[in-house]
Amino acid sequence: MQLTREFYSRPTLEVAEDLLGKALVRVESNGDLTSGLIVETEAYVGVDDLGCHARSGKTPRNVSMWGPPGHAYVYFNYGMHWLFNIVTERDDFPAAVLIRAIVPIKGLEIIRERRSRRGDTELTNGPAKLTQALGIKRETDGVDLCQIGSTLYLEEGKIIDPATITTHSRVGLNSVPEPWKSIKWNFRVSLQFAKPYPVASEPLP
DNA sequence: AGCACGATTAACT
DNA sequence: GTTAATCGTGCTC
Repeated sequence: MQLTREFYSRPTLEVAEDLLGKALVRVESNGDLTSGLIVETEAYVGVDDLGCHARSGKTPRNVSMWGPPGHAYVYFNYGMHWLFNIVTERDDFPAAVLIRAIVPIKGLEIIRERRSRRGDTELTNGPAKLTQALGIKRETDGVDLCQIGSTLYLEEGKIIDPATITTHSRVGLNSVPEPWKSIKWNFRVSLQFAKPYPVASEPLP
């Protein structure tokens, strides 16, 4: 069943943790269906969070993050990568959850093709890898994830044992001042659960 | 108008 | 472990 607006209309840290184990589903106009189980998320909360894009106020790029919850915030980074976020909290408050890693569920052959037939552990274990795998790009920015028939939405996946969840510093905020640089707003399902795929930035031994 | 850099990835030593 | 790729964005002049 498709997750509703109420799920996203909560404090961002709660949503980020609860998104673990949910299924991200992508339906494209040509009939391609791909999906994956979320295993790593990251919270970005408000203008005071100096790691969050909203620190610069409302701009053309981050305007989706200021909109109502349950919508996509997709942005372009490093000149070549698309990153997918889910807007949380309430209208006019900028906050979102970055999806950093999934485990493929459906459309594995499509995913393998889009990922240039890389090894199965390298398919969707990174924020830009999973958007490439699911065909999430510019046109997905602002999409309503709660709308019936949406090309992008979430649904129930697997029940996650809270004991298997770990928290970490957010990835890639090297020049961000403390405490934002080290605050543990990154959430992961333990490696054991994610087998045979590793979570981002932490390859299997 | 110009510029430094980024919520990354892949290839290479 | 190090680094090139590649360009939109936000900031400074």
